[in-house]
Amino acid sequence: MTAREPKLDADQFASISKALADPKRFDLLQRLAEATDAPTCSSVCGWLGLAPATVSHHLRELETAGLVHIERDGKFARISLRRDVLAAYVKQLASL
Amino acid sequence: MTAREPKLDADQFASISKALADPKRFDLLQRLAEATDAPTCSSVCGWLGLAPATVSHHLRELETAGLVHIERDGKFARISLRRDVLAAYVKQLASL
DNA sequence: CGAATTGTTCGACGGTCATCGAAATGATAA
DNA sequence: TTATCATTTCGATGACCGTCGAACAATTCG
Repeated sequence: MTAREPKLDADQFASISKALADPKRFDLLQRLAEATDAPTCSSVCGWLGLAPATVSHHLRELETAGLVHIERDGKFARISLRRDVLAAYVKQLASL
Repeated sequence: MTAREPKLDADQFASISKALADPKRFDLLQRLAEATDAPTCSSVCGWLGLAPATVSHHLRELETAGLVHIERDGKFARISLRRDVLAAYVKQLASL
């Protein structure tokens, strides 16, 4: 069985669409999907070639949309993809 | 069997994401998906409460992304949803 | 403690975008 | 042809967004 997917209201659906629309953010999601261990903000800076401030901004956008989960662990912030939310988005888009 | 879906390169994928990110455009796509006959630009103006110029702009964006097909028939422009492209997008998104 | 590392917050700047009115194009009807 | 209707193009405007540097906060290490 797959995990139960959360229901997306119109607002969350829209914010996910917007979050996916930026190439850098989507690139980040792709890498997150392939990553084995939860990366940190610094790793992301290296991946995307962006300043820490910009990465922080993108991460907030993605977390607000519900697409990533950010867990604070001491100095670090461990970022992980929320596959259930992504799956719910895909499902809703496919039902058009 | 379902129709074969076109392959999406990175650019087209990005432009589709951007096209989906605007609420008015997504609203239009939803209505297109439910419509039985191919609507015209004027119908869309009524649906979305937007000026003709704005609708024309959105339609161009959607057509460039490949999400809709616009067929000119005399005075009118008949708009239809390209379900194959949407399906290809969904498929690619689901493969993350 | 003080120093170094990680990440966030705060303005600011430049670019993109959604929106419209007005003018132009195109096609039908009178 | 003239008038009318559907749509597009153009230019402008106001809002939003991605980006960064600098300053700040929080944590770890010496």
